[in-house]
Amino acid sequence: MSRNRELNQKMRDERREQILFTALRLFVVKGVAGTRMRDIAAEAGMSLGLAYHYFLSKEEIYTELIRIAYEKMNGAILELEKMTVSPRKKIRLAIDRMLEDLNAGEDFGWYCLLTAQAGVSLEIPEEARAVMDKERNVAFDAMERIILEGQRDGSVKHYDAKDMSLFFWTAINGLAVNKAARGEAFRMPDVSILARMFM
Amino acid sequence: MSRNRELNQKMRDERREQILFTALRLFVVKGVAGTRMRDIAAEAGMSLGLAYHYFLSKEEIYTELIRIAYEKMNGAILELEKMTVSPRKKIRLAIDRMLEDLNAGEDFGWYCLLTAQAGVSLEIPEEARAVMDKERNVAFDAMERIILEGQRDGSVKHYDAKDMSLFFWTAINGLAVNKAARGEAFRMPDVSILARMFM
DNA sequence: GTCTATATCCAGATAGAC
DNA sequence: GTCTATCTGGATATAGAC
Repeated sequence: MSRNRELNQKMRDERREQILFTALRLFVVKGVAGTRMRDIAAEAGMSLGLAYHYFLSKEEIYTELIRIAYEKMNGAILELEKMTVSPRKKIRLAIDRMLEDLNAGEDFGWYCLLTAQAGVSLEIPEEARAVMDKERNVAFDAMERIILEGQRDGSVKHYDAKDMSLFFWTAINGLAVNKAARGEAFRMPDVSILARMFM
Repeated sequence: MSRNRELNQKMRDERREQILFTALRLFVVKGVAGTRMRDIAAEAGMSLGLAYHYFLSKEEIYTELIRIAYEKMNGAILELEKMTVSPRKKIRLAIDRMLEDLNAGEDFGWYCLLTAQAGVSLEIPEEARAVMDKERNVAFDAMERIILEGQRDGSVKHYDAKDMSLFFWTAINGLAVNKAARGEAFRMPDVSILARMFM
């Protein structure tokens, strides 16, 4: 019955996905404390009991989301760093890709908001805190390295590279916040303004 | 007994201030739903009952804070707009002042975070929502006007003024988030990078 | 004005039937 | 795997003493 095993596993994974997908959005717009497990279960189309069958607690869902958030965000920039194009091109690509993902309404924007809130929050589970402490600087550092490389070959402005990386991520994050706040009314601004900070 | 009347009023005002001051910080770091009235009362140095003597509900405190937040932020930029200096100088002043306030650890940064969260949140009191809908664009519009003025006299870059205003506030907000997240480790970046977006 | 005590409600988590 | 019913703790808001 290996056929059933596989199918069951697939169903399990889908259920987990549904819960995570729903919880991510609810946590962002209602806060973690303001989101009830009932809401998550209902919007994910299952009963409260079933949600608890897949996750031991609300905190576990949250921690898992934080883990995924950093996995995605750090993964994206680290992959980009490894590409064999000029540093200047990498920065351009980074801006384009992040804003594209944001604009497409992908999970990316939601994860941005989740980590932004998590960073400010004092009330997050210990395990999530540990993930954050470990992962928080990865994307900043990667962007800093790209910028330094670009400064060495003279294609990037010679401001402090740490500061520039900070502004880069600050802008991405700020746009995510703005998009979420304005909803349909949001219009992605001209990215060359942003690029001008660097080149 | 007009002397006592005054004194009483002053005490009343101070109590309210204590509550608002405490609640602002707690709402930001724990979320509104995650903040208990007990916490607010305790940290403000009074009993739960007394806190309820000054505010009818947690929602009322929140709404009042949203009101104050926009009052302060919009007030600052509108005042700056009225000054009799060149638009270019106004932008420079805006950047300097906002970052100064942020750096000084004033309420300003906390209010930034509160409104940012409120903008994303779906769970805010109706009255607070009304204030937001009315006030949200004031600062954006004011900055847009200043930029347009600067473009007319040729001292500001000719990107779309709405976009530039968005990036300005986005950056301020992003820095507030970053400062809150990093705490003591936060170091204010070189503001000329930011200025370069505009000039 | 200020406190303690408490009524009331609601949410997290569990038990157990199907 | 999935549901309904329920236990239990804790938070909002109020009552009433000082």
